[in-house]
Amino acid sequence: MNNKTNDLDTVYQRIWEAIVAHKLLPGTRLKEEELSETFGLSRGFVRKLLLQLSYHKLVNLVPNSGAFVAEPSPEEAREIFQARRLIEAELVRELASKCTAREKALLQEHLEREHQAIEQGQQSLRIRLSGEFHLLIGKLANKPVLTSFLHEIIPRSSLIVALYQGAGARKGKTHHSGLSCSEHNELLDAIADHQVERAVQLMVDHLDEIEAQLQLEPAADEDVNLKHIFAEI
Amino acid sequence: MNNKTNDLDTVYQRIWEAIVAHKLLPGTRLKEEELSETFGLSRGFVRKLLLQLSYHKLVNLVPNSGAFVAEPSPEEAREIFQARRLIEAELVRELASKCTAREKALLQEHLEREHQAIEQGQQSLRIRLSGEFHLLIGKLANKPVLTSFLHEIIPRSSLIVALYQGAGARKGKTHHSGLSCSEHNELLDAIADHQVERAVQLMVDHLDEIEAQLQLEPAADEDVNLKHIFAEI
DNA sequence: TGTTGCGTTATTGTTGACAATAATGCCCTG
DNA sequence: CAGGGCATTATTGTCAACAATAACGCAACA
Repeated sequence: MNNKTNDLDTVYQRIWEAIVAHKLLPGTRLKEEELSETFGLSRGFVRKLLLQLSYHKLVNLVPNSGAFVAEPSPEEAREIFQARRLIEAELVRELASKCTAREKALLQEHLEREHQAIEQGQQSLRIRLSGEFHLLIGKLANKPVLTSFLHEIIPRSSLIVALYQGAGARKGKTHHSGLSCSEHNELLDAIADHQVERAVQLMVDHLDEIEAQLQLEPAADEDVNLKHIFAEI
Repeated sequence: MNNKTNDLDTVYQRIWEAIVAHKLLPGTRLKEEELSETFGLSRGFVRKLLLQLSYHKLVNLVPNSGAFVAEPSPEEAREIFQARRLIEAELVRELASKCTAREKALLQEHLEREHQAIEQGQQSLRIRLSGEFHLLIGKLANKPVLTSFLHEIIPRSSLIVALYQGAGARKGKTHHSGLSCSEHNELLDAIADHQVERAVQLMVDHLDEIEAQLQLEPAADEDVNLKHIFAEI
């Protein structure tokens, strides 16, 4: 058992990527012992891991029953994006007001990596970096509280996009990737130029854009697990 | 050991009240075994408890060192209130748009209890109820995500008020209590009457009012710190 | 044939003992 | 007497065995 808290984060990320890449479908049960063997962690650590995942609502922790990868409802999805618009507009407003050259450089550097991931077709890396761009804005805005909220919903956001993008991908996801990245670029320019209200508007539009690409009709899912529905947290 | 998850919540609340009532001063170390004996919980449960408290930033969990009751900085305090204004304005907007008679009744009922707590001088109960009023708004607005954010910062808010109100209480805290409650009343009326923008404004003003009563000068807490450092238990 | 009850198995929850680490105090030395 | 290193103690972190619980299959019966 070669585990420090370090490894725990690594495993967390691997599971996250598996969920977002649809290798682990919503509703899938994650058995403690199974994870324990797979990653060479003790059951205690697996427990912590599942707890963290459940805090971020990536898995559903049902007492005395098990952990299941989450299946965010369309309503949840909409509220997530509402919350993101609210919080990220504020963060962008803050950052655009006082963005320094150094901060601009950090954002640019990040966008560069994002761009590379797209070119090299590393889809799950790209998704992660895209989320981290938004987190970086929060961090640079120096608003730990609002940023911590983002930390909670951006992974969920990724799951939501993965879940609901399939139907809406008329133009293919490569298009979406490029779009997202170019929007990030535009946003960065506005922030660095201290065009506060324009930056805010770009962020809101960007999030609207992502949400609009989703297929959020409530009727879609039929055979949801009844266990989940009636399970009291 | 007579504990279910139920008890865990109870103990959580007792500790929360102790912190808010300044029976546990910021910086105080919470030893696992001590808590374990005090509340008749196993150390494992105490661990979970501390983890929860640390998620809500009421205690600071330092690896291999211990758990210490948190001491929010003035900057943190300001950001907390900024976040609350942002989120609660939105929640009020939602609720005021679609508040039913039943929801009005629930809010009124809650305010009634708040009023009783004030009259009977139950200070810590009053503080808790005041926080729960805000949470109730979020719940009735039917916005679980935003409300979960509130759940994270309202307890912290209470701690902040407890920490920084002392100096700002020129008019005494009974005044503040009454003020807060009457503001809640006004707010309720606006919500129930679907006066959306007025309700939003009242909420923002209400939060501003609370923040304004705090003594958040950064220099001030040096003095406070010394008191805490030399205070045994 | 469908369903209820029971026994078995699989999985999660809890605990107490042990390991790792940090805090404390002591002694030894310059 | 001050300071640094070592031994002791106190506290947190981890694990593995055990208990509690829920899922499952089977059989008996209507």
